[in-house]
Amino acid sequence: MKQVRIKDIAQKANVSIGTVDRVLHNRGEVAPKTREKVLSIAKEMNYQPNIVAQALTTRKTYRISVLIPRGGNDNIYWLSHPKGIEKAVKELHPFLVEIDYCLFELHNEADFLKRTEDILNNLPDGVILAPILKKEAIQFCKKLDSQKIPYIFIDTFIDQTNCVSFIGEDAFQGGRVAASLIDYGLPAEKDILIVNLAKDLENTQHLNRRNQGFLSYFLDSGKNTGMKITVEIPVTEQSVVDQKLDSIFQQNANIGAILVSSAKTHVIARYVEKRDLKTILVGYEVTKKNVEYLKKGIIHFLIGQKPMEQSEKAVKRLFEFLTTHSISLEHEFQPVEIINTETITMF
Amino acid sequence: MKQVRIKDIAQKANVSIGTVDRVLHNRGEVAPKTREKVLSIAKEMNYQPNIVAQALTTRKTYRISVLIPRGGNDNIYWLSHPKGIEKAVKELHPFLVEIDYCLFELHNEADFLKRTEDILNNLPDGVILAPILKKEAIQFCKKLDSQKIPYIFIDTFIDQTNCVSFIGEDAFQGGRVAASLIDYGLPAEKDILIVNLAKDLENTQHLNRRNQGFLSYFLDSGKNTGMKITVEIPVTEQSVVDQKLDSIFQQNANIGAILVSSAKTHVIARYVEKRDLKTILVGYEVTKKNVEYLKKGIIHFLIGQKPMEQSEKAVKRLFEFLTTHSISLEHEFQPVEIINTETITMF
DNA sequence: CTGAAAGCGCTTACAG
DNA sequence: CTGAAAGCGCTTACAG
Repeated sequence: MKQVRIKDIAQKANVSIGTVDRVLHNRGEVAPKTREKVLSIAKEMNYQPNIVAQALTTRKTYRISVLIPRGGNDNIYWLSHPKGIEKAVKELHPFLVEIDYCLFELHNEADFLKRTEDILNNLPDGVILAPILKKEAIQFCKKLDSQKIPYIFIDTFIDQTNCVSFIGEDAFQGGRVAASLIDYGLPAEKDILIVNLAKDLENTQHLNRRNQGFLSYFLDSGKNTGMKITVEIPVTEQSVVDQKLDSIFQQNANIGAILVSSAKTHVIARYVEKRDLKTILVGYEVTKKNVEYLKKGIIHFLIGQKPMEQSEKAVKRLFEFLTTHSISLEHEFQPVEIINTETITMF
Repeated sequence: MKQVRIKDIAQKANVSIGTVDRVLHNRGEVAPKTREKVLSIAKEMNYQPNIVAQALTTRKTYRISVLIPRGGNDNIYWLSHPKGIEKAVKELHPFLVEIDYCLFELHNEADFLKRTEDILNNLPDGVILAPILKKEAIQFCKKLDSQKIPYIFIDTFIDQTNCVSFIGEDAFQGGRVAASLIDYGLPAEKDILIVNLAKDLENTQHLNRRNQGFLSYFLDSGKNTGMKITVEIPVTEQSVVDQKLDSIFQQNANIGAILVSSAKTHVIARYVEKRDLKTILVGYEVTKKNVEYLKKGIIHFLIGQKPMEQSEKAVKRLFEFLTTHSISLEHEFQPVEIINTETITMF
């Protein structure tokens, strides 16, 4: 089946190609009747614009704003996203896409709002955002809706918006993977300590899902029969953490493994190192500090969610949407990755 | 810096764009002097063709022949390559690339040769091949060279050719990863059995590298102090394998883990299941039968090499080379992937 | 409200 | 051996 061109539509509708172009792009100045006719014919012939020709004539640069937390040495997770974005941009060549990074300080609402203002002033063709601050994100999405700017979520999903697509972590499955790794290495009768180490504001939804997955594994497949002890530590100050853990280990001599449900795994690793414990330690996220302890052999496994690929996909999806106005798949979970000393060599 | 067009070159060289085009494409019929001049100007201005415009006028379909072993239910490895290829083709849209699959029966030289003939008759724009049969592959590459057809290797690398690029497994690292997983789960004093299960013709180079990596891990980082017992079993008949293993286990009551250096891991898994052994079992490749035993909990980990991504990259690289005649990176190893019951859910 | 023309950068005949 | 023209499918002024 040959490609349908606007010329073909024009012929069939007895109008000029200029007119067809006008209705296809909603540029107005077309009689309602003509409009209807062209539209129905285009649909009937299943017209798909030739984006090569489009690119050649418009020489359009697609402008995408990316609203994510600022990465840093201790936040490699968000530092990797720009890398994935650059990769996508490169692969999209020779089509031109320009990325405007709007990085906000994690948990700083004011900063987040300021960045959203920047985007609204900038009026990009599309937005990729991590809607970590739920309330603010919803507000922002409404404004994008009214400007007809499409947006894709990464990392976190929230309802009540018209997001084109979501790409993120399968936190539940991540929990199961962590569980399976501990279960494999730990004698069946040993106890497991689950540490939830997160400040108030952190995205606790992910952590909950991870823990649910973790526990579900032992309900349906694990061989471990030990206790699963959960502890919440809402601060990451080492001294507080140490104290808390000390008291737990005093009451419980049978703990053989620790799971940390957040990226702060290194804080617990530090404790394990200081107390010279022989426990298994599994956590999340490939951050610099975590990797340090992974290499020392104190953290045994890290569960990763391939942040680079996450944002790479997001850019490609958004581009696809911008050029074709259709999207193959709405939501997608990233596969879970198991990382240990030997697979980390690339760092 | 603005894009340089053939028009710019033409102006500077005081010729028409037609002439520039002729020299750029070596279509002859150009005075040597003119040729030199145009060439030097193009170089000086760092001319890069606009492949969008190119695509629009030529409406060229890039034809790529893919010469790999035929996959099958028990050879998911080679079955996944076409999937990666399709993915690349899809992502390359709206550029047209047409894949001609030339699948040969594994270890069948005659069949391989026949397929190479097919390709040589077909004269594609480029070739992606797995040069598993070394001698035959070298011959074939020479013929491709003389036809000026570029080719990329996947899976296996061989010298003495002009391949544009190689994308494949890091077998040594794969061995190290397998070792680290066993080391983590196995008491330090237990022995480890290394099974090399491969027919004569199989690609033993990979297996050797894997074993080297495996042993190297215990030399520089492993905590395991047990014996490493190596056994070669050149056939995969279950009865022969069973017999051989029986005699080994009789002589050695301290074996706590088995590594299988090839994709035939399921044969050993079968044995482990029958004898109801409690040993750790680690092997390579996500094949259907292997996954079966993984799900049963008999195989604990499989080491994968992301075949889909391998061939996806190959297609993109080759396309890049065909359109721009330059290539970013020559050889690339795929990252090693750790697979267990919980990460395999997608199958 | 509608159509005809020019142009994006390149390639492909064709004329000389 | 070389140049001028037409065309790929689309968009962008411009004229009516």
